[in-house]
Amino acid sequence: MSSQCDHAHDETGPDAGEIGRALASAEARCVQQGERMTAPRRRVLELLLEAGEAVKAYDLIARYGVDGVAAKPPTVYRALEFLEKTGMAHRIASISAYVACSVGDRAHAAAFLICDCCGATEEVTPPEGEALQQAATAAGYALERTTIEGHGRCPACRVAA
Amino acid sequence: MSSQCDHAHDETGPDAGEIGRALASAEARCVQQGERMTAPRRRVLELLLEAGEAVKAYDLIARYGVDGVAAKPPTVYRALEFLEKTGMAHRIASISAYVACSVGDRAHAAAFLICDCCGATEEVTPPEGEALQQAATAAGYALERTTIEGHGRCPACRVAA
DNA sequence: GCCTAAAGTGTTATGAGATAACATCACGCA
DNA sequence: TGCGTGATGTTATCTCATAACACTTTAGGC
Repeated sequence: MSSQCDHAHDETGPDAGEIGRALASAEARCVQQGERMTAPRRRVLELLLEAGEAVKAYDLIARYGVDGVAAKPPTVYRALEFLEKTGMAHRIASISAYVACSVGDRAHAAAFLICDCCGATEEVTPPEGEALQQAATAAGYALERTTIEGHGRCPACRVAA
Repeated sequence: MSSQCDHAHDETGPDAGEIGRALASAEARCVQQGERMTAPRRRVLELLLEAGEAVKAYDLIARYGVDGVAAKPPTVYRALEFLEKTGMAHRIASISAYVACSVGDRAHAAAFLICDCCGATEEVTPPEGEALQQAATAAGYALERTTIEGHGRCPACRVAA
């Protein structure tokens, strides 16, 4: 994610070991659920984990090939759809971007805090969801999925700005 | 909004009188705030009010001309930006659509319930927002704007389905 | 009234995000 | 080993949104 402001940002993502473990555990959960962790799915998840923040679909497409060759859009979009369905990644609608799930669980509702300055994203389990659920019930709606996203500045960028 | 299901939906929007009153009051508030309610802005707001539900930007573009002549995209997007800034309309990120504000106030946070079946949208003033605000504070984030959207089925479609 | 700066609009072009459609391939299972 | 299902590769296209620049309108100082 490119930054919207002028101060410097740390760019330290997770290290290779962490990514490897996350991939392995994702694969294990996949098998448990009777799903297949195929090459494109693994590769897209790997790219999301490497980034450690929200990534645009077309950035994933560009980075997909190890030799700098881009993927075709459907390859990545299909992988993202799978990862989302199985709860390994989430789409952040307000910025049309995707992020690896940080809670390591199967399909679940999520909420996000997004820093408009450095692009950091923080997944928070939605306390929010309950309030929205109540509003839905009051209005007679049967809720199926939610989009809960807060934009602002992360602690680091509040100080730096 | 086209429907995702097979049962019939009521299509009764607000009547002309209501729309006229809403437009007049929007214009009055506009003047109060030192803003200008120009022709394209009024037209786009009118289209949103007529629809009575979330509308895609390109539907607004297509319907813009009274004689069936489409507008140019920037015309409508600029009007939408203005309407959003002044709190007269909202963008619904999860479906890339726009809706007239139903609370008639100036710029404010909003939350939505969206029926995936008939496209109905209900703006709920977010008691919602507070929970997210708390999560943000706990994480050290300074929150500036929120996106809170719940998808499911409205009362009518729950019965009809 | 007249000039000027700022805000708004019209227009062309293009960038960015996402999916439809269809042929081919790989895997699990009988 | 043959079949059906699910996944992938590929081409094309559709939808959503904005950059850039010339022109016009408007409010306010004089």
